[in-house]
Amino acid sequence: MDRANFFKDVYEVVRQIPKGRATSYGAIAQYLGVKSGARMVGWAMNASFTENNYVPAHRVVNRNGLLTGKHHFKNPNEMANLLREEGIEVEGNQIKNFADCFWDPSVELAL
DNA sequence: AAGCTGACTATGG
DNA sequence: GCCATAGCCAGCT
Repeated sequence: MDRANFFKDVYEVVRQIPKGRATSYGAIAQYLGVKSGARMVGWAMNASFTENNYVPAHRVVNRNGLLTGKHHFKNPNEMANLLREEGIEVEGNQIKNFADCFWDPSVELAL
């Protein structure tokens, strides 16, 4: 596939994450069909900052529900803050009820 | 052009 | 249970 399309697809998926939910890089990568493209998803998020379209990257965390990407935000606290406002309980840099608010595109979007 | 890096994940010790 | 290693793909220097 076109890598540009891959990035675009990642953005679309992330934007479709419902409020109060969160997903993992691996889940998105798997949904896109990329076996181990989790890193690319994260990289796409980094590129999303350059995109004109806003992407709720704060809803994307690693497989452990850890807010690994918070450090890349303008304000690292903003990521946890946004998640907390959406009803997601955040313990330090990790989502407490991650399993409860986990949103799997492969299931929810059910392509 | 070639090599490094990176917001990951899984496996092994 | 925590630290180290490997596999992965695309962008950036």
